[in-house]
Amino acid sequence: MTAAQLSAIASPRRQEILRLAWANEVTAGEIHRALGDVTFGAVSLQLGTLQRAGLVDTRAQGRMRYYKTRREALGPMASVLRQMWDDALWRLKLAAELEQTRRGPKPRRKPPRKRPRKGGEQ
Amino acid sequence: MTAAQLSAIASPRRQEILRLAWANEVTAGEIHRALGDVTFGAVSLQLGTLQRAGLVDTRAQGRMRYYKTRREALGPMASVLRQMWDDALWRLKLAAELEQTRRGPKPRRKPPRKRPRKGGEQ
DNA sequence: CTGATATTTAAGTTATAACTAAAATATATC
DNA sequence: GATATATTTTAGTTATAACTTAAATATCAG
Repeated sequence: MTAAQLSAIASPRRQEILRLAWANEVTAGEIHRALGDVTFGAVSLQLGTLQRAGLVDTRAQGRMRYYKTRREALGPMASVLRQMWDDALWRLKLAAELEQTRRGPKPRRKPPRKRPRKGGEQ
Repeated sequence: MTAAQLSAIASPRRQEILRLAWANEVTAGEIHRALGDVTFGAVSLQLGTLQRAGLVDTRAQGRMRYYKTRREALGPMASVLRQMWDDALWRLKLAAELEQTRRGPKPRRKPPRKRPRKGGEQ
């Protein structure tokens, strides 16, 4: 267990992802749809963090990518996480904590200005 | 192990404090002097976080406060942390990571304006 | 090739963690 | 009381994590 792995595991959002990819491999899109309250881009960034920490395996097939939690990389942390999730109060705690620890910008209302890329209409 | 405890443990600075208070109880001042690169105020705030997470015991004696890591609260995390610290590469890794993950404001140069409190010279 | 779908990457926003200096609090000593 | 020391608390700063939208990339189907 490295420092990067420990800090990756500490994030509630990444824990949710690890839990979804715990038993079977799942695609990035499936994770996105299961989470529901976050954009695809955000999910992809978190998956990148987990992969760089060595906590998930990736397998590309066609245009999908399958992710799976590397439980062997978690060592004793695997059962620690499972115990947290198995706790009957876990869902309630999680809900309460998400309410308090919401991160990032609020959803935008105004459509932002066009941001041209790679040789715009200049 | 709760979510708050896991996130408390993930911080390198708080890990350093847990390590200093691992075997014997130490005062806040001793921790401050051992760390060396941080103010007393910052140390005190981190100690408060650790205490609220239930990861340290506190004992007041005179004007000092003694802190001690609650290893029984760490469960399997205790050996995880010890293994990280026992790793021969730990110090090098930590130094390299601190270089990259330095947090908070840079030390100030200009003396800030007087900030009167509780009935200033108005 | 065009268009659709899956995902990553880029650039920008916001909330928050970790810090700072200084004021406040508490205790000990004179 | 006054002064010194140990610690906590407050208010403000900065760096960063987690998000956003949109562009880019890649693959598939026609």
